[in-house]
Formats: sequence, C-alpha cells, structure tokens
Amino acid sequence: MLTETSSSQNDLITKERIIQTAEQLVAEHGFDRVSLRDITSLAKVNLAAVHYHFDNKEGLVDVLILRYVRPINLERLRLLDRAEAACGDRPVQVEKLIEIYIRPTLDLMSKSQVSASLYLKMVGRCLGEHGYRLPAPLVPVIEQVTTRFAHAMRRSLPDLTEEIIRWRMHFCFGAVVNALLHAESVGRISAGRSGSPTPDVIVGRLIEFCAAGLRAESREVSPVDQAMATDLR
Amino acid sequence: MLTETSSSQNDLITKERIIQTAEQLVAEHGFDRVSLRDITSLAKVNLAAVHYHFDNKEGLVDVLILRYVRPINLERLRLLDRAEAACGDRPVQVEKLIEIYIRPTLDLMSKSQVSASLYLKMVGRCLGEHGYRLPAPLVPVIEQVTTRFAHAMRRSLPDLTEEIIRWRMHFCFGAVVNALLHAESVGRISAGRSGSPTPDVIVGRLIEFCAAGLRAESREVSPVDQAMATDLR
DNA sequence: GTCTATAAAGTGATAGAC
DNA sequence: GTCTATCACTTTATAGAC
Repeated sequence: MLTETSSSQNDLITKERIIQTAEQLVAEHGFDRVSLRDITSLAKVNLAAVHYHFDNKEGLVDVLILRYVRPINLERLRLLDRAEAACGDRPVQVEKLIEIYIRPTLDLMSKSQVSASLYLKMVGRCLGEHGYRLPAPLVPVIEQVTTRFAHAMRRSLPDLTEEIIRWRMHFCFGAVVNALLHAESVGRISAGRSGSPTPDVIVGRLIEFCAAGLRAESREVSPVDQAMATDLR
Repeated sequence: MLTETSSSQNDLITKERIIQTAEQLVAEHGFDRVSLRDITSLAKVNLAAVHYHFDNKEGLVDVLILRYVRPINLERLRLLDRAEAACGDRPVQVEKLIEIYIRPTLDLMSKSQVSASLYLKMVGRCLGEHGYRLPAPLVPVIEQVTTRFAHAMRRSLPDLTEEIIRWRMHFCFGAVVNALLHAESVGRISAGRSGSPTPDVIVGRLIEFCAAGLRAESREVSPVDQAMATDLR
C-alpha cells in the first residue's frame, strides 16, 4: 500500500513535471522550437520518460492542448447554461455572452502557475503553428460551444442571419486572441502611446468593441432579397 | 556585355527562385518546419546558394517578410495620403480608413503568384511564430503607418482618446488577420453553417464589424474624470 | 517506471574546387 | 556564382539493463 501510493505519486510527479515544464517552454518559444531535451532537462526528468508517458512529442503536445482548451470550453458551456437559466425567456445580453466567452480563459490564467502571458502565447500558437489541428476529443466540444454561442447570439440579435453572426464571432475571436496575445507588444509598436492598462481594462475594452461590432446593422441583403434582385435583372 | 546580362539574370533567377519557393513552403508549413534543404531541393538550387545570397536562414526569412510587408505598408500610406487630400479639411470616414488598411493586402494577394491563402498564412506566421520580431528596416515603416492611421482615426472619432483608438485598431488587426488567415477553416468548425462567401463579401463584413467596433461609445472615464473621482474618495 | 546508451536521420553552416 | 563534400551538432525515438 505504501509502495502503491509512492509509486503512483511518482507517476504524477514525473508526468506532471513534464507537462508543466512543457507548457512553460512551449508558451515561450513555440511547439517547434522546443525540443524534448529542452523539456526533460529543465524538468530534471529522463528523456525516455516522455515516450513512456506520452508515446511521442505529438502526444505530449495534444495532452497540453487538451488540458487547457477542454476545461475552458466546458466552463463556457456551464456559464452559458447559468446565464440562460437566469434570463428565462429573455435573450442573454451580447456583452454578457462575450464576457462569458472570455472569462474562463482569464480565470484559468490566474489559477494556473503558468503566467497569463505564457498561457496566451500557447493558445496563440495552437492557432498559428498547429494550424487549427486539434486533438480529436476536442472537436465536438469546440463545435458545441460555437453552436451554442451562435444560437444565443442569434436570440440577442434577431435581425442578423446565423451566417453573419458566425462570421462576426470569428472576428471577435481574432480580436480577443490577438489582443491578449500581443498585449505587451502594443506598447513597443505604438512607442508607448497606448498606455499599459490592466487585464481587466483590456477585457472591458474588448467587450465594448466586440459588442458594437456584433450589433452593427448588416447592410447585406438577405438571401431572399438577393434572389429577387437576381430575378429582376 | 552578353556575359554580364546573362550572369546578372542568373543571379535573379536563383535568388528569386529561392525566395518564391521559400514563400510557398513557409506559408504552408511555417518558418521552423521548413528546412533550407526543403527549399533548395524544391527550387532545384544548390544548398550553399542560400548562404551566398542571404548569409543564413534568418537572413532569408527577413527578406521574405520585408518583401511583403514593406510595400503593403507603403501603399497604405499612399492611399491614406490620397484619401486625406481628397477629403480636404474633413476627416476620412472610418469605413474608408479600414478599407485603405486592408486593400493593399488584397491587391498584393491577387498580383502575387503565391495564392491568397498561402500569403495570408505567411503573414499569420510572422505574428505567431516570429513573435513580432520584425526586420529592422521595417520598424519605422510600421510605426509610421500605425501613427498616421491612429491620427486619421482620431480626427474621425473625436470623442475617443488616442489610447482607446490604438487599442481598437489593435483589435481590428486581430480580427482582420484571423478572419482572412483562417477563412477556410470556419466552414470546418462551424460544420458548413457559415457559408463560403467570396473574399469581397468577407472584407465587406470585416469593415462593417470593425467600423462599428471603432465607433462604439467609450464608457471609460477620461483621465481627467478619473483623477477627479480619485480625489473625491 | 526509470535510466543509459545509441541508433538513425535531420539541421544549419562552411571550406575549397571550379 | 555554383557546387561538392563534409563538419559539428541536434533532433526524435528505441532497445535493453536495472
């Protein structure tokens, strides 16, 4: 019993150490620039341990992504459920939806040992380097979140088509990721002329911006109007 | 004279072939995943030619970035000059400014042999992998563009502070890059429910979205109000 | 589960002949 | 400018002892 405990604890320790060290290094330098040797030497773990626990580098990367992205999206669904229940029949306000979408990321950031900056860099790299290739078990979760939010948005913005809403959500996603991802470098590029606001202030500005963008009146003709216009010429 | 011509033509051919092949591969797989051997073998050029023409891999990457990003930003300045001249004393409309910002990218895309998709992937990778590290000669150009646009926006949106405007421009940038970058994958994630609009339609939607976001009323208190509030408590 | 040792392949870079 | 040959190093991955 004592051996079992200590052995399973050692499992956790080694596996966890690899994961946490990998998070740190990958966030800072990217998936490709970080070698297994970088990870194992910093984590003070044997190189072969990575292959024992994760099969190969890709397996480790998948675990990294899954570990972060899954709970964040499950939390989004939970918050959305709660907000919809609280609103009863009335649609959830757009600003609230955006905040629900962003909040779990911020919360995990503050809970995790990895600093906010490092974590966001990892998310950004998932998009850029990984090229939207996601671990398989993640796909249905992401799809569910996208669909649920699109429908909630649709209820709040009844004048817009679902297609327009999905595109605008995509725009929001880009704004959010890029903003948080490169928050530090704005100062550099803008030569210090955009201040150094706190994360809360940045999120407030993001919500303000995204909500207005989502609410914009669509000047595109509806499919029906389009068909009529086509018939007429 | 004949030898001179043919020799300098060969320079161009080799150097150009390296660049164009590198563009293609880097856009598709990223800076790190593409080796010099990948490039030279596909370009049917000797490996050592890269070091002769570009010193090292980083030199080649810098040339790649410079070649695309510089003319785009110079064109932005040119279009902005023209628009401001045409408007005389009146500020340039926000929608027009956003279009001016996006247009040069689209134009270069259609002119270049590299497909639009590949080019945008390269731009995206500059941000994600390169981590905002830009070739030195590019920095002043980017700074000038950012400042010029921030000032033009400021004239169009007199109720906003320059800081807010710069942040919102940053949000726009994220929305634009992410939207164009991953335009294809929206369909995959949304399970085909966001349609397959043409680039022009996407740009129209982007302008609509960004303009509304930029125009949003800022509920943040001005520095003066903030100071007063601080004094009062 | 951990570790050493090593395989097998790939990387950027360079010297030197042509 | 081009090309061959090669250096020096790093990478992932694995076999096998403990």
